[in-house]
Amino acid sequence: MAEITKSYEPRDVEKKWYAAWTDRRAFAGRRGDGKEPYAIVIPPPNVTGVLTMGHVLNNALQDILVRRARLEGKSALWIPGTDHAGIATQTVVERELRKAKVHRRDLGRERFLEKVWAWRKEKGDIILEQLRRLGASCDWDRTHFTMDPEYSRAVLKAFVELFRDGHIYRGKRMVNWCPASQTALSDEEVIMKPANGLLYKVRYERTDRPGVFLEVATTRPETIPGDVALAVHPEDPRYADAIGKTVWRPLNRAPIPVVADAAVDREFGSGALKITPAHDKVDFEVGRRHNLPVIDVLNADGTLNELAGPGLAGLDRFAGRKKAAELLREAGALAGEEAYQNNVGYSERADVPIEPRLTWQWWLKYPCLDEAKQAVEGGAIKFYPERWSKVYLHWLNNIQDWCISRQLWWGHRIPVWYRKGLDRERLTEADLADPAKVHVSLEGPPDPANWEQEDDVLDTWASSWLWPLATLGWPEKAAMEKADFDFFYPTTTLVTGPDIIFFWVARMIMAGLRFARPGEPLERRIPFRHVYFTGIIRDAQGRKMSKSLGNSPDPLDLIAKYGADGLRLGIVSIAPQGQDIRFQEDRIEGGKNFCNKLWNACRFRQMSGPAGDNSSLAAILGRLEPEKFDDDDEAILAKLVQLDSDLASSFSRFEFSDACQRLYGFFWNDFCDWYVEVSKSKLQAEGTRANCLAIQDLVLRQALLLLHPFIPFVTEELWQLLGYAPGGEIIEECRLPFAAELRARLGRPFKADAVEAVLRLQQFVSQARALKAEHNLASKRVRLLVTGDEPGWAAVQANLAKLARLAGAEEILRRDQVEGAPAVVTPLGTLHLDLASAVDAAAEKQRLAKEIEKLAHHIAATEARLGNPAFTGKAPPAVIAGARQQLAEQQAKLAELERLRAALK
RNA sequence: GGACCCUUAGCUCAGUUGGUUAGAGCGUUUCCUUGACAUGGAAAAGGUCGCUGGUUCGAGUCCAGUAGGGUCCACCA
Repeated sequence: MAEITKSYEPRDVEKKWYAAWTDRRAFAGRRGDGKEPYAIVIPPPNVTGVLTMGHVLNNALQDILVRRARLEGKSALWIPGTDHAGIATQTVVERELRKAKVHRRDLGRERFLEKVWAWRKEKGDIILEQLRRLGASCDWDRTHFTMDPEYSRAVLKAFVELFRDGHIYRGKRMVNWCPASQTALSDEEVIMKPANGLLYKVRYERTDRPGVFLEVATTRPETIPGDVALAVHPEDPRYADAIGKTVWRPLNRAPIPVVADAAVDREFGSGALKITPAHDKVDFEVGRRHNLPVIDVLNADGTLNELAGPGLAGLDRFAGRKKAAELLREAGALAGEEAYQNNVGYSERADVPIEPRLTWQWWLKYPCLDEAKQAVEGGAIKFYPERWSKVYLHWLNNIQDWCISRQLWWGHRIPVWYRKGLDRERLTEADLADPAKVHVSLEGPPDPANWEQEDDVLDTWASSWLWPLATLGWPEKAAMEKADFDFFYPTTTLVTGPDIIFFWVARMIMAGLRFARPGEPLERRIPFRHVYFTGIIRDAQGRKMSKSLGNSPDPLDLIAKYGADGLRLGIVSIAPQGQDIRFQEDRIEGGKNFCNKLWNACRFRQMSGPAGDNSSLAAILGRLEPEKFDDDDEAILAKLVQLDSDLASSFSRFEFSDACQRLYGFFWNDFCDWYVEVSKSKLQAEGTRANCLAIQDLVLRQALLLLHPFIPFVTEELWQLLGYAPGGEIIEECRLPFAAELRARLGRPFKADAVEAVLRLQQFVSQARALKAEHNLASKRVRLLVTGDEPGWAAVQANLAKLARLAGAEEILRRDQVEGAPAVVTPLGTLHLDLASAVDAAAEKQRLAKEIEKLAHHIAATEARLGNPAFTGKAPPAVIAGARQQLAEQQAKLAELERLRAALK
């Protein structure tokens, strides 16, 4: 067995074990006989993305869950993969091409796609490599990509089925248009941002009454050439006489009607509204109600077209805005302008203001809406934290049809073919339903020469919403069998961010309900049972991490500095449930330090002698000598069993940071700070040595198992170095449960008050140290004198060697009485420093007085409580008894402190 | 406008169904290389739990209101 070095060096260990794990195919998810399935699908990162801190948190948590499931003996499967990320990827490639002064249209669709595939080959899947560095135990043989042929088939199959259901239709409607990417966007891809602009007051002159004006406020004067009417509220007396009349449109001068519409807010501005149906959603509706024409003055790229008129045509919309204001001013139509803040919709990806634009698009009426609500309301799918279900339900209750077509090339091309010669701008519903004119299928028309395929591709989310289905082989029967769809679906847990509840989570639920196991109960069709929402990682100032701010550390740098385990433990330990996370590097350092602590505790064990072949669970249990257990032995095992069940409870509630804290506290405080220290005495005595080593082995072995999901590399290394795998197994081939076997081995319950007894010993030691520190003797070996009752002294005597060692005493002696020495009152008696002569009596008196005062204060409070008949009358007996006991203890301690003070000269 | 979350030690956060003297990590101060670990050990200082009421024998915890911070949804030109 190799010797454990002085400190843990992660680099080589991580490399070695990741290779070993994959060589053994340790992460392969297989149907296990009689085993419970446990499946997670990774939220697929963008194929050309790189690892961020958000990924680290998210994937560390998934890995923890999957590894724990394996240790629990489940058939665990974690499916990895990447998303083609339509707009994001296409934009990146286009930007690259632009460097060479090439536009995608210069290349044409096919050659452009070749470029994207080349890019994907070059830059793709880096993130999957990075996940391996983190230790992610994905089943890599099952890696999927949303543009793979099989996956694409699933996407198109879903489209065709939904089309045949009547859930998909083509319609000319107002969409969110991104002038930068030049595609439609779904509502979810639009982000409202406050913008500082100007509110222009524009005068429209009555055609029938020259010199009389209607004033309108607008933030977008460049759209005035697209005005087709003014609208006022039907009951607004100020404008009653204008309704039905016409006014002059001040740019591209033409008469336009004044209409009455209840959509107008009388309170806002002048109470009159300009109607520009081509460039505003509300206006479009108004226009429709009044049969008004639509004048679109913008090009797809956001520049003004010839309909905007000379002077504006050709300008970008923002330049056009300024120019329009100028033109209005020259024409005397500008009554004023003021600074104004309003909300403007921005394209999530391109970060430019979107334009409402009237275009032909493909829309999806969401399937299985009611069931999607019911799944979460009824608890078939549980959200953690639960409150996100409210957000989810609110969205479902206000849902709008989903614009699923994108005017991009990188994506799944919509499986619709139009008969050649058909005017797509004028297709009616009847045409769409006519297979002679429009063909919809996976295979395409049998006579392709007569047809033209739809140019648009599908929204990326219209492929990733099938992720849990398609990664398990849907819809092909053979593929589903191969992937064990039947065994692993529904998956167990989804770990993701709340920012994609609408984009992804809700849509996956609907897709699952619609496509999985038709006809079967809801519980069998949902894609997952638990959804754990992580917090969003922010920097120390609370800002979102972003490339442009440069406040996002590179996880790989952190791995280099602190090890993958340190990074994982650090980040998970600060991830409270449902709260955003402020990233602090010192927590990562803490993770690393813990790994080193673990390393050294194991090193200490190794230095105490090899366990040899006696290191399996059964062998260790066999080496225990329960008849020799003292309170420390009992207590550490009782705490280990408690930890085990506490962790199970933390896991069941997805309280990861809580689990970290329990592991940390047990291992560092209970085991290292106390048990290992008392071991140093036990190991010296032949009578206690073997049992102590067995207990250390049991604790270390179990601690490694419990810690392994969090810090897989260092635990695997130590597992091997300490020889806990006599058959050469890797740690995940071993099993977590131990408590039942331990109980069976003991054949009796743990000693009831052992934990309390140890607490008293700890207080004795701690107070002795404090007393020494108080008198500047912390590093000196001193003689301690104990006065007090017999049971206390018996406990001291029974643990004499340990206590002397931990308190730093050369000896601890019983005395009937000690006069004038500095002292503290401990649960095991009053402890005196044997130093009477050297002590400053006045200072010591002052110290005691302070302590007495504090205690007296508490006694008064307790007495008051017990003296209150309302309390004694109404509080539960246990609480009253507790208070009485407390009072008695406090009073006894007070008396002792008073005595000590009086004894000082 | 609607919904949700947060406010506890210098900092970041725990505090389960109300019940002893409110905890942890980091930071700070002092001391210590004692047979694993200075990536360590010991001790200490530090909080009237945002504010105001209420319920209760008892409130950090429950209720109402209020201030500040944040997130999401909707959006008036």
